[in-house]
Amino acid sequence: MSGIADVAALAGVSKSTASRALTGGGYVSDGTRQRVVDAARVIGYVASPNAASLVTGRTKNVGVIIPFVNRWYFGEVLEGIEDALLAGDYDLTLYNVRPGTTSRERIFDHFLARKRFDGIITIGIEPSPRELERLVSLDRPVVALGGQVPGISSVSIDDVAVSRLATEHLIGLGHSRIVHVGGERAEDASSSVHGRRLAGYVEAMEAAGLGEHILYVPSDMSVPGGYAAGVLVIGDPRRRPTAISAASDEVAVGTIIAARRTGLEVPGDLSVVGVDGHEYAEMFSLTTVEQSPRDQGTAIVELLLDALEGSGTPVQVLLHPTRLVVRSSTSRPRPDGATRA
Amino acid sequence: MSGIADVAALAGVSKSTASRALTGGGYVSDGTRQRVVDAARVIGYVASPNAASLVTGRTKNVGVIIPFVNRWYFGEVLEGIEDALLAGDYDLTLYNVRPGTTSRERIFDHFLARKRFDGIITIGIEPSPRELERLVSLDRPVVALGGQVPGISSVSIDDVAVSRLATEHLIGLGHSRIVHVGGERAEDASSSVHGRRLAGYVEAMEAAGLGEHILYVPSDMSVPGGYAAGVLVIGDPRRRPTAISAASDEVAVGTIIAARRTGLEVPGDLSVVGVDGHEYAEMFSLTTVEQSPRDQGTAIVELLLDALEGSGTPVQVLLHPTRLVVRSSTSRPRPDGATRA
DNA sequence: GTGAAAGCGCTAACAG
DNA sequence: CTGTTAGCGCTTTCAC
Repeated sequence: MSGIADVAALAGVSKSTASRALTGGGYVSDGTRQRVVDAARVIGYVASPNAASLVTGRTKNVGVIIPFVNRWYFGEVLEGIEDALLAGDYDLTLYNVRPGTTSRERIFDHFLARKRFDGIITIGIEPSPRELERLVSLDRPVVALGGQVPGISSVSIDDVAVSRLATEHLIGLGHSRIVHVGGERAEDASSSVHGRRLAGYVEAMEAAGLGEHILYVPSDMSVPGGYAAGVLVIGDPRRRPTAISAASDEVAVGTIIAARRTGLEVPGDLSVVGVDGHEYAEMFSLTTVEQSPRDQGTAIVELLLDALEGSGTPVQVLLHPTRLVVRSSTSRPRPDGATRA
Repeated sequence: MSGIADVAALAGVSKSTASRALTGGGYVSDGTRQRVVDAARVIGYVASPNAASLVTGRTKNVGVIIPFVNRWYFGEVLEGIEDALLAGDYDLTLYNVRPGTTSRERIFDHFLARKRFDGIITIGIEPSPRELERLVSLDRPVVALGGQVPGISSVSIDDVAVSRLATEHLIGLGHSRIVHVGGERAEDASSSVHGRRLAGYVEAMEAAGLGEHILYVPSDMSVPGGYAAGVLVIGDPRRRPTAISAASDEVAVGTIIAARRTGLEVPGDLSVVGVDGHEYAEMFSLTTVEQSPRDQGTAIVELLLDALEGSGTPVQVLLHPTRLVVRSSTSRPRPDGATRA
């Protein structure tokens, strides 16, 4: 329960000098500073951030708005962000706006309005106009990871390019009957990850003159989702492809599990490529486009801290690098063109 | 930027009356209260929690100390906790003390000392004596989920019983060559989840007179971990079992993937049972002991809010219910007693 | 039932 | 370089 007054008393200086010595504000002689710092350490003093922020207006805290915690990409990003924030001496307040929950509205209207943070990081959030207005009204820097918003700095990957690359890899191996698993109706194309990755697949197919083979099956961005879609795709022999371009690694893994369970060989009967760089990718020898979410977490924090502490930086839109990692879940299609099972 | 003074002015009362009307403190006439509440809504007033906590000492914020975000059990628990806290009008500050990170010490020594919270929830943390001392010195209620600490209220499952139950299920089917995947050396028995689940397996084996068959293979509590261990167990024909009792569903899933990849049938050649109630369990038809982590999150929040708001409750140690869910990943051992592959 | 005044723990002017 | 003074936005005695 020791306050700065105790530190000051022990060091034999005034509260303000103690404050300056500890926060590094104005001029303090080296000797005095040392005595104050020592005194603080002796009684284990840690400033109350509440009191401090009341006067400075800064909280040393960042709000993170995230739709899921328990999906690989999001969990990974969150851990990356937490690490980077700790390094910058910031606390992290979590706002979990799981879709389909009534709490989303409450978070935007009530919890965010408390302004417990110096800035906000949104992850994979496509805010509605009303939500965007709320965000802006907070009068704090906002940065976005994945899903850019006009006027807001962001880090994201080129979802279209990533999926195009994945599909091109399969085309390059000689596949033509390639199904995309994960897409949604094309109208949403640019507004969702699903849609953009579908668009990349379509682009690659059309560019290769395979437009007639375009086919996509919707799926949740999860292993069970990919499994269900995989069962569908594989179950129908008439449209069973020789390759699958999945919207994410989780989806890809799900389809591989479904395929192997059906007795198909992966690769051989079926080649699968995913997107993400998921921790399961290696176990499944999954060919994938890595996007290193943890690094993205670090990058987005950097952007926010820049806005918070740096000299007025303009809006930045960063494209995070990705790379195709080829593993043995993809191969040339079988010469006879027929599946084994 | 509107403060309570603006609300008071608009309602035609003093700041103190406005405060009472909004926080429900002392006596306010119904008419006045209504006018104040209306005024607050009109200008979109939300009290600054910083200023409020400076005087009340309460922050309406809870700290959550968690080792992982991106493991299924932990992610699920975290989402459950977040939901429950929001319902109670609390914010959640995340402290991610990933093992093997240098930040763990920093969190205990520095970040927690800021006391930005009214209470703390630890998840699967076995605090060292020094850490425990830190925790206690915060002078705030602490509750623990999984891994009880003397003097601290907790919610947990009976890890020993759970694993015993899983193993007994296999024994009941007629298996005797049952390997446990996930355990650690027995000396740690009671101090870690790994150890306790190993102990449950051992208990069941010994009780059934199968002591000579006791065998365990260490593994990370993850799918890749279970996969690696599975490869090991299956690869050695001499000690290849007819059944596996896994320390968790992630481990179980990993071993199933390894087994199927090797050409073994699950069930048939191999029966596998896990623990957790993982979202993949259904996809793999995995027999498992469900422990519903999300509900545990709700339960632990309830315990903390009790300590925070309720009438001085004594230390409570709650055992969360679990149940065996039998699915078709387990069956009687093959009559001939030999594996197919 | 309501208002005036004090003060939570800290930092930021402003003198000296 | 250091101490004194004021005040961040709110809740809470304490009079009225």
